[in-house]
Amino acid sequence: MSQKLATVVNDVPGLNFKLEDCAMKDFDRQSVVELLRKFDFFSLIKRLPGGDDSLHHTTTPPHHHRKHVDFELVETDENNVKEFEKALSTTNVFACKEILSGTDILNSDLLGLVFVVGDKSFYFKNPQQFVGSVFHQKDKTLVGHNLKQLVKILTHLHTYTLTHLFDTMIASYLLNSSTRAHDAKSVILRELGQEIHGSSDQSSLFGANPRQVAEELKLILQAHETQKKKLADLEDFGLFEKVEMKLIPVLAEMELNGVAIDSGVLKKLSKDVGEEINKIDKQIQKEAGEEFNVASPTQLRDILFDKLKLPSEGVKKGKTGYSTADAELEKLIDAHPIISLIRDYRELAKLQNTYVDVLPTLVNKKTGRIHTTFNQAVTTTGRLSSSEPNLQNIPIRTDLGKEIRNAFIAEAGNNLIAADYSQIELRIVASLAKDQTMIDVFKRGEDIHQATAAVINDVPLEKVTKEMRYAAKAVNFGVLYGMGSYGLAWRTKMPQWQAKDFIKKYFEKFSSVKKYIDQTLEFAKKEGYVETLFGRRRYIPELKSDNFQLRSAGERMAINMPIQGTAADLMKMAMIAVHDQIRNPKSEILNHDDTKMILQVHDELVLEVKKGLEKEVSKLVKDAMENVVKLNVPVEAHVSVGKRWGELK
DNA sequence: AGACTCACG
DNA sequence: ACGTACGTGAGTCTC
Repeated sequence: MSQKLATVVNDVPGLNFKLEDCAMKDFDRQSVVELLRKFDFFSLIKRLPGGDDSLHHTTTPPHHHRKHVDFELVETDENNVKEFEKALSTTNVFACKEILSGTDILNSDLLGLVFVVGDKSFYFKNPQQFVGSVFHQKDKTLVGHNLKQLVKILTHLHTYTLTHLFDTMIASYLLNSSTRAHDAKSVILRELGQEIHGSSDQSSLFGANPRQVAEELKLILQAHETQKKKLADLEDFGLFEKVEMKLIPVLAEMELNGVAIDSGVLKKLSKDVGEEINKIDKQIQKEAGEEFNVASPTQLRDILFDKLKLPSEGVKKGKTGYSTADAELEKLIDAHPIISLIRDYRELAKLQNTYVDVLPTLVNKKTGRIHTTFNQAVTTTGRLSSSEPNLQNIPIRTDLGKEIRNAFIAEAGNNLIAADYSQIELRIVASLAKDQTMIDVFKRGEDIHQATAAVINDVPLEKVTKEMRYAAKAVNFGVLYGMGSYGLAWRTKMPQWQAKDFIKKYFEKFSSVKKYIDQTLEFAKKEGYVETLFGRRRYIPELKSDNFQLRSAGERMAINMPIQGTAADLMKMAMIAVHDQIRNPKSEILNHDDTKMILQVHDELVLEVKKGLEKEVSKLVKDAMENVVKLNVPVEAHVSVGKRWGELK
């Protein structure tokens, strides 16, 4: 039976089994109900086996099914405010879009707001003074495309949105995460079949024409109606409403909060690293016997394989020729002293160009901090991504990397708190697969890789060697990624027969994991999609490909997505829970502005807190992360406190 | 614009 | 018979 746990909260129509037949029986139903109730998943609770319909008491707003209607754009004056309020009082859905003086929210002014209410459009210039109450109506739904921008503006003005949110960009993403076309134009075309002109993906256009914004917003309001039906048909409205929409204000605040940087550390680092790079570069030219650009893969390839005639056997080939990627250079490490120099050069140049020299230039003049964007409609699995700058790939693995991470600091009088999930994806595998052997390992609190090695090799924990643990770790990762024996062999450099043997033994011992993977694939091929424990879907058309490579890739995606995606769901719910408690503290000592969530790196949350609050906040965050969802295994989060990000572990 | 490489989970 | 694991964003070179 595939997708067992997924069906706990997501009854999939068309499957050849009923909820009651599922492994749900032996799952702790009560805890699921509690979890759902905590998140107000009323629409999901009723769908549990034996669910109680009386819990379901959401109200369905009336449909506004409109043909194209001419609209009037009304500008701000006293009479029109009255007319606006009157229009608003007759409906529980309205749309809004901001018009800013620039694209960077922190450095621009709010020029105006465009509203669409029913058939009417309104444009208010300089609306700062009066609009607050509009967004405080708890019985209304605010519709918009990329609402985080508007929420940020409002938050900045200390106007918090208390309305329900319906973001058509994120609805589009939830309906099909496999495409990246979630801009307003694409959504309107997809939902309404209507072509609109002009670039509409910009959230805030300098000097945007309010009339044009209103036209688009009207279509967005229509698109939300069709999306709403689709989400309901997908039985995915809980995920949308209770997770994604609730996350918007959380991300908005995180982006506004930003993170402090010790630019002095980076400036010093830049000088030292720059000198080192020059030194290594000179040595490389000397070894090569001629001058060339080490940063050019083409030139480097010619030097290595034509001029120096290094053995190219077994070196991966790309479209343009032999690869010079690090894994390939590693094979040549003993062939020539230039290889090691190139690898050193690469490491330093990468970190210098991507982080050391860039981060100080990104410090916002007004806040003195770095502000990223957390993208909520990008990844195919449900994870967030971070860009401009990407703060989810700050170095940590090398010494220089740790020094860079140490440039991320808490402001004077504050400390950082980092909380990270321990082995969350493997715990999710154990839980989804209901693999008792793996569940027991986690229940006993053992080192999962060591314990896996012990199980595979049939030896006690203390007899597990380094090599055994390393191999077991590789196989554990392989499970998450849908490995084959070729992939595992390549990764671990073990002979293929041995990799095959390892996998065979692994699946003999963790037979429910094997069963789970097979069932997931079976389901995916039949239905064309996979889903997380909470019903987040990913369609995978590659599964039907005639091309072996494409199809195999599809199968690996199908195995990985429910795991990575469920972890993403968990983290999002934890963030909402943490945010809620920070904003509505039960404890007296927690003050609104003294605790800030600032970063999320997939399985890690970073907060900045006023000194003295570390203990309280640590506990709060750890509790939220560990208890937001009850799995079949314990969920563990580790918390640490310090002045610098690089110090936390 | 696309290829390549590499930073992170 | 096939091929070098999943998910991202960004800098650089080349055309």
